[in-house]
Amino acid sequence: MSDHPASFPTRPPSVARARATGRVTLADVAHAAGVSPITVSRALRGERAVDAQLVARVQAAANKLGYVPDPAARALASRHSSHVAVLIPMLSNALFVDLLEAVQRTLRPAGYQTLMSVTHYDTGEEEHLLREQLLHRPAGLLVTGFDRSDATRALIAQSRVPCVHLMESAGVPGSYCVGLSQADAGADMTRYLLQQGRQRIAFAAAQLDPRTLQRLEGWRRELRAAGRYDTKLEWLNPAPSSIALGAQMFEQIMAQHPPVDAVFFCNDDLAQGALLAALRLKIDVPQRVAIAGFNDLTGSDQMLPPLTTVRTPRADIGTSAAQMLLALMSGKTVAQPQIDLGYELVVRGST
Amino acid sequence: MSDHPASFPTRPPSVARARATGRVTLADVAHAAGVSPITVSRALRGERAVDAQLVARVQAAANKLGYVPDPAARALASRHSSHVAVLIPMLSNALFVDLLEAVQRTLRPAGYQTLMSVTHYDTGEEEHLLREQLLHRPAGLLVTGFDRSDATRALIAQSRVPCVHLMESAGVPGSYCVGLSQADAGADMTRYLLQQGRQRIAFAAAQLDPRTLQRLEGWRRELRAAGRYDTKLEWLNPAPSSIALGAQMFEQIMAQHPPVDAVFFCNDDLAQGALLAALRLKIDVPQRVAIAGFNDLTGSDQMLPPLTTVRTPRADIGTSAAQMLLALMSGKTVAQPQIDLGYELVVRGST
DNA sequence: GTGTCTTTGGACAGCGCTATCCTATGACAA
DNA sequence: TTGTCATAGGATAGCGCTGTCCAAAGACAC
Repeated sequence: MSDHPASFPTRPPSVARARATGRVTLADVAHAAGVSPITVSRALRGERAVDAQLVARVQAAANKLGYVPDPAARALASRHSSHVAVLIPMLSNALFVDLLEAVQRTLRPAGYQTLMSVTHYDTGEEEHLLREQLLHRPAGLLVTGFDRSDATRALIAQSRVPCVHLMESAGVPGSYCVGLSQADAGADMTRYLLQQGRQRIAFAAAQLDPRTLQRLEGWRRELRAAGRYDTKLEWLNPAPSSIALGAQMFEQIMAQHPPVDAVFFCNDDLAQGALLAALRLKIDVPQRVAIAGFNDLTGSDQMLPPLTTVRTPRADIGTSAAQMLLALMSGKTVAQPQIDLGYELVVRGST
Repeated sequence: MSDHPASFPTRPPSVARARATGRVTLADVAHAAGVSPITVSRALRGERAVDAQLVARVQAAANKLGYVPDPAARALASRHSSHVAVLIPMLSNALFVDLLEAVQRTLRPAGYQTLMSVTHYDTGEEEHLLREQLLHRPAGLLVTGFDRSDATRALIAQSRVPCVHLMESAGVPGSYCVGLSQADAGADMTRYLLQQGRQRIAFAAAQLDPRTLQRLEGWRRELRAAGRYDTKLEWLNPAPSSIALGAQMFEQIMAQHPPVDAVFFCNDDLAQGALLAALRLKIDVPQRVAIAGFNDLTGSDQMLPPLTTVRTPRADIGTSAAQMLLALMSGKTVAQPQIDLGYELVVRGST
């Protein structure tokens, strides 16, 4: 390619320097292709009209030299990085792992790096993490739900970084989100249990994060409508959700009088723990008590009996949210800013 | 602080610009503190001797203005970012979630961002991801195990980025690693089962990643030493590990003749699936067959019967590896470059 | 032929920070 | 006194790229 003599003053190719730092720069490619650096930049980014032949020549030179743009320089000059910051509450909940995998699978081919931070369901920590992330001038933002501190909300708004909210379907007007109606899902499961003839349906929850509380509201709504609501049916434990905790809560619930004939757990890990506890205690499920979960995590279909649950399309949510973010980041307007991907009642042997 | 008139030419504070971009620069702090930008840089980094009073003045000004350094500019000028790239095989294995959490918890307070990439147990994908990560000039590298392509190894070496290997304890000389001897752990569990009087001990594995194969080697070693090795006892399935697959493999294994009286699964999720399948099939565990797992994942203690397994100190491994990396990144020499954090045989009801 | 507009390539000036060299100052010994 | 150092602050010049303006060239109507 060096047979295209530069007819204008370019910086010397500085092969020595490139070799020293192990990095091929725009200027090197420009020299090889016989054009100016800015033309290389434009040809490679497709940012502005460049002659097709020149583009080909530049790309050939770039490939030959193994040129890859420097993200730091790019971020500094353009004031935009190729990072997308993702704030999720927990990685130990398989739900968010599936979500994150889908997000990465969508963003990476588009040239975006995913920077994941775990908030531990703590709005203070979320604010701190977001502040840190914003320093890196992320190109986009994915956050979980709508429940956060005013300061965090203000940070997001002021940063003017495109932001998509995950897992919930009804946000403030003007916001972008992909998710499902947690309250409706909670209500649907409750209605199903009522239809099965269950009289006293307990709701057992841990962690008590916003989406769990929305499911709780759905449950309350249905029970009240059916005239079967009783405060004693609410079992709320702020500790982190786990199989062991589910077992423990189930034992407590079963010791109560008058007895319940169904327990709706806010997450499958709790319900799995309950099913195992029932086996241990020789409590017949679903005869004596029905058990339902939420999220359809791996293993729920393998339980004994298999667990009735609500399947949430978290992988689709991740993909869809990432696509929406890609559109926003490239300046497009999004036709449908709030997407509800629904859920599916999965009836199995435990009810 | 503006009562310290700049006696030398500084760039004007450009308050308007700062407000426009929402960013306070070094120059702004320099003007406020009445010193030069480079002094602010040094005072804040503690990079070179700066008068204590000046440091105090600079820090006060920085705090007052809310200055935070721009990572992109820093990376460009210094050729080092504050990123640490972490390459792990899978996020759906709880093992790596625990590892990653510990790593983040250690690195973030030290000012490093964790950039996580998932290789899906694919050396080709690992190479691709690493190449991408190296563009960002990471300050450090955490990779899983030692099994990778020569090209990847060369990339790591050439990049001269400090690198710590996770989860294995015996690496090539000169490398840094924190982990445990997977082979010894596999052998120990096997020896324990032999001591319990088990005659035909199957080894059932999925995914067949390097660490699984090391456990397999440990199992082989012990069985051969005891004169009880039989190829038919090896059940190797390259599919991803899961509870459902464990159940399926268990059914196959139990259909075999002559019958086995113990199954050592390479991971707890498989073993959990097997325990559930045994309940379904009414196969008495541990009477008729003993079941053992590996990693002591959450829920294993809740199974019926509770699962005998090997507890791996993955959180400690994450913390320890991150600390080693911090030392390497700050140029210190590490006293013990290869750390073995061991494991613990956890005997429960399933054996 | 002239004027106007569109297209396409380039020059220039930074983005915000740090590596490198340079200078002023004072401490100290000879 | 003079010279030699160590110390601490500053000037300068980029890091590698892109935003912004500018200019040349061709298209087209009149």
